[in-house]
Amino acid sequence: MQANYSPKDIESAAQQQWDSQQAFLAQENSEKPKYYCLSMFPYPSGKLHMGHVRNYTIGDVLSRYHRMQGYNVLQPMGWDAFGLPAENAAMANNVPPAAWTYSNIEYMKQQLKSLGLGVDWSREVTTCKPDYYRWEQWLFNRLFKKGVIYKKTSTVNWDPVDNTVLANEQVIDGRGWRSGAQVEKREIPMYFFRITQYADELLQDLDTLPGWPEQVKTMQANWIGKSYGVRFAFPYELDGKQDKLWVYTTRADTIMGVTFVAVAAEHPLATYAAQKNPALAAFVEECKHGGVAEADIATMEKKGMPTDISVTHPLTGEQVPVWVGNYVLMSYGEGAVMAVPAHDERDFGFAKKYGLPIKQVIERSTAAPSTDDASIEERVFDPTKWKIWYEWKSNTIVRTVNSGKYDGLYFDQAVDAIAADLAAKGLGEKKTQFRLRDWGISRQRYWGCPIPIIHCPTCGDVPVPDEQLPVKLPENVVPDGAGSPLAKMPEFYECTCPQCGGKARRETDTMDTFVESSWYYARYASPQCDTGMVDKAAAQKWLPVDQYIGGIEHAILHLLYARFFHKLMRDEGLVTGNEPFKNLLTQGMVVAPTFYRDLPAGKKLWINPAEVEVEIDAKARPIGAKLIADGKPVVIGGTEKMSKSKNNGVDPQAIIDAYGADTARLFMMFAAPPDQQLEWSDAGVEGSYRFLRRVWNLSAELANHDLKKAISGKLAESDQALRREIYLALKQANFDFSRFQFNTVVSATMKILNSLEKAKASADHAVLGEGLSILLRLLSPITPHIAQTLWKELGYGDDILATTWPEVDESALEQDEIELMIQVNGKLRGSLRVAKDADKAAIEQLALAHEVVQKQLAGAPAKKVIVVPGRLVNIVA
RNA sequence: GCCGGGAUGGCGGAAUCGGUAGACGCGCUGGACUCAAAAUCCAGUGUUCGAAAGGAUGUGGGGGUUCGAGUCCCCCUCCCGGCACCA
Repeated sequence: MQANYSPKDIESAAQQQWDSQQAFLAQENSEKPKYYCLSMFPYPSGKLHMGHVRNYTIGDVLSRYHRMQGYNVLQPMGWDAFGLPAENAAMANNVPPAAWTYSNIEYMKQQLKSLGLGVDWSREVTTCKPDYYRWEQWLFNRLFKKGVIYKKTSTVNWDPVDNTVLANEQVIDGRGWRSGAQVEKREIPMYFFRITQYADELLQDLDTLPGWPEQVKTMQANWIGKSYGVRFAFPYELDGKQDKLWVYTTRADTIMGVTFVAVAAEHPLATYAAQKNPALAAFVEECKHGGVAEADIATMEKKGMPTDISVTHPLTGEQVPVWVGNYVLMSYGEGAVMAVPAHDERDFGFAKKYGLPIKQVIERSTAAPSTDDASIEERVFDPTKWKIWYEWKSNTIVRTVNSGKYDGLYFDQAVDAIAADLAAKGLGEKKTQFRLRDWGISRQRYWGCPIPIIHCPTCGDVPVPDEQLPVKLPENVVPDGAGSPLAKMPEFYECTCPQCGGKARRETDTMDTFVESSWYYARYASPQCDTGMVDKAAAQKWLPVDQYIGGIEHAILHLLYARFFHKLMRDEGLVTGNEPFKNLLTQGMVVAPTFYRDLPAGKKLWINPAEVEVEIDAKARPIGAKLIADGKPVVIGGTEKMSKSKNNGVDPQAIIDAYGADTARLFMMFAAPPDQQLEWSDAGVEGSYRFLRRVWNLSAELANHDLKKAISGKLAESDQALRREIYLALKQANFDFSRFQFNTVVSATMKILNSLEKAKASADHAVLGEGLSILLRLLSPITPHIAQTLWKELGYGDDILATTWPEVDESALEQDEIELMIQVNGKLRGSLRVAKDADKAAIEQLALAHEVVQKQLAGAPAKKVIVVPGRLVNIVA
């Protein structure tokens, strides 16, 4: 074999071997259990970034590991190919989004292949191709006819200069990113998926997903936000007409404390009041400025203005003033909220600011309810959610006060009594409500899947008949940033009505790109199927996805939409089962240090870490940094997610070219556990490369010996010790593989190599050979090229993927004596060697007799002795 | 603002059920090899007092439970992800 480790040679050779064997084609007819391992598909932005490398390495490690465990593995790959960046690139370079996207795919596919991923490329899916989105349009029509998709108006960011709708990302400090114009809210008609119809199921089925991280399930549950409350009305009279102002509250026990009502700027009452009040009209106008992103609305200054309208409190009959508040959103709930300044932080701030009355109606209960009270749980408030006058404690129990006939009631009693009275008056009822809103999917953009609807002046919105699908998106178009180009293309939108044959107009909006990524996992089961969205038998075979891997940033939207789509497809009879992803692994971000120099006007020049040299003191603490090119200092910024804007990205291709894919993969797996943030380190990459070189060198040294010889006879003590070290590490590695903690798997392989190197001159070759075979198999999912090459070179076999996973030889782990730690008062004072089966009394006696203990006790008797078998003895002096 | 997560040596991280804090790697220091350097190998490396033996101290901050807390409970600070049109 070659004396030196040469990743370029061995990696291309191994990849050619896998290609020629078609090693990673998933088997449609196999006795083995299936394992569908899916990584979130990439958006073809140009070239791979480190986040991709991390994601796909994790997926490949799991795929190869399961393959060696005897599974029939499906690991597919594809392209989430519609999206906004293609339109931006098109405008910048005057290239159609399609051409840009396809050339990116071609390049990135080569990059993925050079990583040595065990992907079944025969199942590649590209969402911008008609053979894919055709089925999305087909499903759209079925759901439209069913009423699961409907049309209503919704609020968007409007750029009044470019005359275009802006994505939230394109709104910077309330202004359009290209025009710089102040953004306005605008109501436009859109198509919606009725996801709220599935809210309860989406919530409840989270309990059927033990393989999902708790934090993701919690986030989804909170996002869906089921609440139990009361919907009730404030009656009022306007121009002699009786009407009701409806609101919803989860704190009906505080209704007696309402001192005003706030409505959204777009609320009919606000519109009415503004007609006669120019100041209010100006305020309503002002509320329309700014974007629609919730984070902006929630953090902006709370402002309001009174109307001259007042409504009647449904229980007290008192008059309550109506205010317009910029923080009340028309699209949430009723577009109006009751305000209880005494018991709500936001209302409190608002009341203080505008001098509105504050009326306390609950207080902390002084007498705790008896413990046998069955409903005590419901009366215990979560202090993080309910704040009482800002002075609250954990598990505060509150009772109503100052509330007339409702005085002295606990939360649930007060809600019951108040809801009953409201119901009796026809002014309210108990109601569960969801925070989740219906999913608006219309986008006024070009590079997306066309919505298959035809607008007919006589027949209304008519779905495009199935036989006319797909509605193809013209591909040779360059958008100009001023609205959708499709709306300017008569050859696209001019059509005839499928129902009456009259002149009609085709819908020019496209779908949210989240729609494509909501069902691609199902398409992989039968990617070429041209008779349906999925082939039912194939879907039955491969679904659900056994392991899904992707960034934590997708914890809510993408994962919720995909779960929703699975249920939609189930209800269409396309798939079985209720959930698409059995197990979920959410991967952390790849981050790197940042460096910059200050420029005039508060701007910064970001400098790539590769061009910077960090200076350290004698204890290796960083004390400064300078640009290598000019030797002058640069400022050390924070450690942040790799990005173009901070110029702290490292190109994976450069790493693969310099060290090989195995080194890149090894570093990715070793530097952090998969769900944690990973900090890039050039020195860490060097270390990974060094380790692989040591593996190669040791293999080369031992290559001439018979490493496959069976272990026989009584082993020398040193050989027994070596086997024990190896099997301890294997045991650890197996456990860590099972819990996806790959960094400690790598650490275990390093321990094995260290042990083998130390013992190589004196150890039995059979023991060394056994250890090396374990090492290579443990490494093969992570660094497949070197593992495969050495496996063959050392004569273990032709194909490491076809071997069995190493098992722990428990007999190699046994020892006669074990070491126990001795603590005095919980502090480590010494250690003790005892027989492995020594009983507690014997251990206690030995420990008490130990000189360290004698010294600590200084003649006094021990108060207490705690023996933890196999671990320690703690003596309480 | 709301929801979720995180904080351990100079750095990345380990510690599986409340039981030896710092595995493994990087970096650094010293040594071997070399004309020299690189590479490689060997040794050391939380902080602090000490010549050493040994002691004290130490897991973002404050409090608590326990024989014993990085781990459990309460409060706080800072950082990161998401917030419905980035993907």
